[in-house]
Amino acid sequence: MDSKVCMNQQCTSSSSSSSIDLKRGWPLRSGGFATLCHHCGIAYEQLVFCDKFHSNDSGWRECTTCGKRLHCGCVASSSWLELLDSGGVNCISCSESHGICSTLTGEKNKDCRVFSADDGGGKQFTTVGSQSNVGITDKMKLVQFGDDAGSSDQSQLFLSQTDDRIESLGQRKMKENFLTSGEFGSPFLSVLNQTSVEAAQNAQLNEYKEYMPIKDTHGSSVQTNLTISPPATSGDKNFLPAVVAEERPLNKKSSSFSQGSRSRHLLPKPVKSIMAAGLEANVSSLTQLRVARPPVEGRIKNQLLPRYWPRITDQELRQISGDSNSTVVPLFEKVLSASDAGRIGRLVLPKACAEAYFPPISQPEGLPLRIQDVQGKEWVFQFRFWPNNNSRMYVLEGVTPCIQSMQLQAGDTVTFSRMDPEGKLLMGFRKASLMQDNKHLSSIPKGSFSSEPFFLPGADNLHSANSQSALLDSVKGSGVFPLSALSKHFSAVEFGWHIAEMNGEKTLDGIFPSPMLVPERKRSRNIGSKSKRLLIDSQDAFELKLSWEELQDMLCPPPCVKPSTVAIEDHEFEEYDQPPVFGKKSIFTMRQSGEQEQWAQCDSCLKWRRLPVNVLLPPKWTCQEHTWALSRPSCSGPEDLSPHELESLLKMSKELKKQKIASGLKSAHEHESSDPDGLGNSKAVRGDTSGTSAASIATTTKHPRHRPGCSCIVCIQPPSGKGKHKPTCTCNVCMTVKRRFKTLMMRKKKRQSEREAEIAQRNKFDWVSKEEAEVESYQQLVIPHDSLENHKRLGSESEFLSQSNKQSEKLEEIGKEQLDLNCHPDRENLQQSSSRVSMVSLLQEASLPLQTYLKQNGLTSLVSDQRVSSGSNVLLPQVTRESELQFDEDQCLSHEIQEQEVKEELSETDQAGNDPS
DNA sequence: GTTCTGCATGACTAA
DNA sequence: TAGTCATGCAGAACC
Repeated sequence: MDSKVCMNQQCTSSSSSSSIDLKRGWPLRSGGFATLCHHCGIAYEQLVFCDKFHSNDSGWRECTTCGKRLHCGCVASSSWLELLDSGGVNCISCSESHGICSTLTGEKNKDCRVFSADDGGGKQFTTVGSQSNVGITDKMKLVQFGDDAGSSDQSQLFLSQTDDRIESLGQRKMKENFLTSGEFGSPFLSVLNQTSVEAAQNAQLNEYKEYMPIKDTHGSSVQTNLTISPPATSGDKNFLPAVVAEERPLNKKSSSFSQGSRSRHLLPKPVKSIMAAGLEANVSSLTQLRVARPPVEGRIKNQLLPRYWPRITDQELRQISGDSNSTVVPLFEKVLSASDAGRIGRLVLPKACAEAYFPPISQPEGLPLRIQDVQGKEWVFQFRFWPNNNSRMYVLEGVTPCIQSMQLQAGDTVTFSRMDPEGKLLMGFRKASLMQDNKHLSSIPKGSFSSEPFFLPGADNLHSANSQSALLDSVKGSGVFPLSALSKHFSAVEFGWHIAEMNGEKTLDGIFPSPMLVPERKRSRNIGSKSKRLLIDSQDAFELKLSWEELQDMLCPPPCVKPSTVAIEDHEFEEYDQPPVFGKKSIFTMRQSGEQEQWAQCDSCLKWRRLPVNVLLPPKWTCQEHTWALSRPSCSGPEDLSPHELESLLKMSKELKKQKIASGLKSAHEHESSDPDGLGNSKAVRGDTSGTSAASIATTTKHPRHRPGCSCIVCIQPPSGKGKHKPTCTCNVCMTVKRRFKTLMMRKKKRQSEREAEIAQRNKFDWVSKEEAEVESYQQLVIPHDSLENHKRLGSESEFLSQSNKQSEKLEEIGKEQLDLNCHPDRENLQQSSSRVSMVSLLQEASLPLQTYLKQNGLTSLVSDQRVSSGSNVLLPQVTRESELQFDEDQCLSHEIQEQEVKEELSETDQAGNDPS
């Protein structure tokens, strides 16, 4: 906590005059930021957004009964407080003495309470607390603040809660929610004022028309106040919040306290709630309110975090259940994380939810779980867990098909419900909204937000205008109304905002498409909010990629800098002394006459202007900077292109871009095989428009336009740049270039050596060919058949092997029979290792005199053999891969005997074969 | 080489 | 500070 001075001048905290711990602050409507000390902060919790009570002393008053001084109806301990509907306050001790609010003393299931107060500044608020039938003691208050001037648009609807756990819960809620409210700031308030609040009022109030309005007894100017209370009907798991409408006298001071009046607000167990007189009925809108429904089962009432509370409208519930007699019980929901929506197919389940609503599992393997989706399709997931520390981590496995079927992405929400009494599990989903951050919210005009769509079969109008303005989350079952429901409901992530005036695909910021028009487009993410983890889905990544490609289009070489060309391996690199700069994207066209043109769009009026080809535009460019035209057009002037021309221009641009991407991909693909390092891509991306028609768009023939995949020094240079690159420079760019160059040179050397090897082999082939046959026949005696096959697979060797194929085959059979009996136990390994011999070593070996080679390899018997046969036409081979095998001479002794026989046979065969020639 | 699987780690949050 | 959960990672399995 900060250590500042509480801005509440009359803070009753003993330390208020000095540095004290401050609670969170809140934005003031008038601007600025208010903070209260921990002491007063509790009061603040109960009067969230009351922007007056801390700005003057009018919020101070005395307890009607005992005269205890209270600040704005709230004092250090909220349990002191009772806000009287007549406009005053009571400290809690007095309230208790009246025996009204038994809930504050810990009794349960007996009461509800209605608080109302006038802060003296003309603001009124009325609260109703209620006890849920499931034993949750949280109270809720719907607080509406009026205004002295009676301006209804200043009214606000707020929700807070009081209960005997207010200290802990309230603080927690405040933490959770006020961050959001703080993020929203004043614009949030103003947005709420007229739109959501009023609509929500209407919606809520009209839903509960059966409740009788509480009439003002003072007869003065009245203002409608809302009271919302959680229905407490036992067993009704899907009830909706009760709303109490009151007409309260304005400008009533605390003197008008009326204890008796409180009794009027004691709600009966509300099957339904009260409707305000004079308010228009609009039941349907209420049913579309996104309801945050706390756990319906007491066993996890204090375990399930609000973020998992299902937010589902009554209408959705009805549609799920259809006409059947089944009751749909929303269980929980979860916003899909990146890993949930990823290809792994594992959906991490909140532990509390899994243990509460899914069958108990004792083994990590878990059990299959049948869950029906919104289309009625039944999926079977494996519900299991992993031990995690001393806990468990529950997952649903095999969700990928389902996720894909629903086209869900990270950030979207899946909801789990149960259909009673069958107990069937249902799975729904809700798409995340459009907006990404609160920046957008702050600029949203009134009445311009909508709720996120919930995808259910037959849910045809869940995105109605009424629901757009729906504010109130309501309470189900337990009666815990989370403050979070308010703030979260308006969080960018969960609320689909769009500009009402959006025209076509033009959206809030001109970039993002409307979710209404392109529902599958941009999804909001938790970027920079709760988690530092960046949730980014494939769509985002795709757009990011596109952006990068577009960015490449915008990369221009630095102006006034001439590149120096560096040639590496037939590839020319343009090296700039300066990093690339960002220029405005433009389109190049070529007329029939061959004249090139450049077109750019004014950032101000969005009109297209013709420019000289060689002009490099700044990132932001307007018509006023169109200094090249004789008649300098202004933004008010007509566009240089007719709509038809513009359309064809953009069309051609798009096509060209596609072609370029395709060619880039193709080029990249080609270079993967021939130029894995990507060098030379610049050729393919250098704006080659030769394939396009004469009238098509042409990129400049100069290099300035770097296309995707361009690997020139400009494009691989980071935007920040490093200035000049000296030979000793070790920056990433230079190191990359050096590395590429090194790789390239190594590749070249390798190719060269391979070529030389081939040539050398060809040269040797003539005089070796005959000997090869003998070698092969010899090898057949000493190596297994499969090794020969491997040998055959080797390219160059197979060529001359085919020359002696017949002999080989013949000897192969001989060899097979003999090899089985005499092979070396480790021969296979030896042969395998021998197969890794390089061509270079082969050539080296080949250059050795045969006798030396044989000696080196322990083939002494063959040395003598060679001597013996030297008089004949038969020459022993000088080199083979297999001859590199290092045999143990003793072990090969028997082979040598056999070899001798075979060679004699071979020489005979060979002589016979050579005779005709 | 890719996908699957089980677990570990660390960020985040509630208490 | 402990619990939860998103995600990374290594080894296994599979193609």
